[in-house]
Formats: sequence, C-alpha cells, structure tokens
Amino acid sequence: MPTTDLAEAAIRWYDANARDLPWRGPDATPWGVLVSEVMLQQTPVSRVLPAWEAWMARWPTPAALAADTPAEAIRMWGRLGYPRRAMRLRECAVAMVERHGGEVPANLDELLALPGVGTYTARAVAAFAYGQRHPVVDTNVRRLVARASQGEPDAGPTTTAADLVTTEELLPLEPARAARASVAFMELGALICTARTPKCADCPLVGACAWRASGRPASTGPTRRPQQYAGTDRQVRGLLLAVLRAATGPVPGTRLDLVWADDVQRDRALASLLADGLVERHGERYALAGDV
DNA sequence: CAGACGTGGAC
DNA sequence: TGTCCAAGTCT
Repeated sequence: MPTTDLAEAAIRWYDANARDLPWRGPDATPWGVLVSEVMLQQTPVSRVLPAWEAWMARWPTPAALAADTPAEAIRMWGRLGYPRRAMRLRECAVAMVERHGGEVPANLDELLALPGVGTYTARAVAAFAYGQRHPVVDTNVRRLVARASQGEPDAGPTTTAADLVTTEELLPLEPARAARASVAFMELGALICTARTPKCADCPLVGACAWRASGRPASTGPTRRPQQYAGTDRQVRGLLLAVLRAATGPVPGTRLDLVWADDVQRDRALASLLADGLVERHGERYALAGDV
C-alpha cells in the first residue's frame, strides 16, 4: 500500500469537512499565516479567531507592526495567553523589515532564524503560505501519525527528528499537494483524532489505522502530570500584566502591590516581566514596554 | 532537556 | 469541581 494513501484520504476528508478559517482563504497573506500560527501556539482556534481579525486589521503588514510599540502589541494580544508571543511577534516583524524588506521570508532557515519561530511554525509558514514540501508536525500530527501509522495510543511530548522523517514519508511528492496533506492531517487531529475521545467512527483513515487495527490499546507509559497554574509565578505575572494592560500609561508600584499578597513572589514575578522585556520601570512606576 | 510560560472552556 | 487540554518556543 502506497504511503500516500493516508494523505489522499485525509485530503478528501479535508476538502469536504475543513473549517472555513480566514488564514486559510485565498486572500490570506504570508503575514496572515504567520500571525495565525503564532497565535495558535497553545491556544484554541475559537479564541484566536477574533484576535486574528483585529490584529490583521490594525497591522496588515509586518512593517505596520514593527512601527508600533511593544505595549500596543501586548494590549492587542488581549487574553490569548503567553504574552511573550506578542512581543516576539513584533520583534519578528522588526527583523523581517531589517532583513527581508518587510516580507515574510519563504526560506526555511530564514524563517527559523526569526524570533518566536521554531520548528513547527517555520515549516507551517513555508508549507501553508508558500506551498513548499516540508513535514509540518504539531501535536495533532504527532498524535495522528503515532496512532494511524505506528499503532501507538499517543505521541511523545515533543517533536523529534524521527517524527519529521516519519511524517515526511506520508506526504505526496507534489509540493502543494504535500502542504494540503499537512493541513488535512492537522485538521483531522484537531477534530477527529482527538486526545481524549477520538471519533473513530467519523475518521476517513479508520480502515488504515494501525492503532484501531490493534484494538485501540491504552497508553502504558508514565503520564505526565499537567502543569499547575494556581499559585504559580505565571498566575502572578498574569495578574500584574492585566493591570498594566488596562492602564493607559505607567502605574505606581503600590498599585501592583495589590494584586498579590506575597511580597517575595510578587517581586519575583515582576522581575521576570522586566527581564522578559514585557514591562519597564520608570522610577517608582511601571508600564508595558514602550508605553512611556 | 525538563521546566517555564497564560488563559479559558470542556468534561 | 478539579483535571485536562489547546496549531510551541526558549533556555
């Protein structure tokens, strides 16, 4: 059986069942694709949709974002989470203006060199914005390939070189077709081959799925415990940043003192925001970076 | 390389 | 109600 059978079945399913997302449309620019990929890192589509629309309306090009302040990028990021992504996306825009004439580069290595662009995002942009043939491996694809192709109930926690090779072998040879297969795999993983309760009855790959064929064995390995949030520095960072986002300019340190009672932890969280470049100190007051 | 890094919704 | 999860990156 040709290895591209999975890809062709996935593409047929995608053509009939894919969600109509604006960054997938014919009007989507490489910049729009890049913005969507960064926003979608660890954040669900439903929350990204309105943020992406607002972001693209305000900053339709990398140069437009590069000309604005980090503070405005952090504000527009809203409550998508992981606000360092907003800062890095702006730094990425600055880098594209400086290195690439304000264009999103099509070359994989040039993409990888940009701030906030890693193994996944670089390949996603090269494939989805430029139609190149690269394996695009995210958590959905890892899970789908682990099950369908390898018969395992789950994938490893991070993308490995082996994952890239395994996935590349599933792709059709024609570049645009390969890119379509990649987005189809991702969509299948997101909607059908889900982590908790996969909808095998609706899966177009069910006849070729090694995991299904072996009776859907349960995971045996050690389960990683989910990351804690309540009481962590991350929660305190979130509370501090919420105050600064809502303010129009610098706020007194005494106002930040109100968000968390533990002085040691609050100071540590604030120091980390300063170190990340998200926040700046002006005497006894604090503000989002560039929000003088 | 394990851990840090936000937030909200589903079960 | 608490657990688990959502298109990763960086150090």
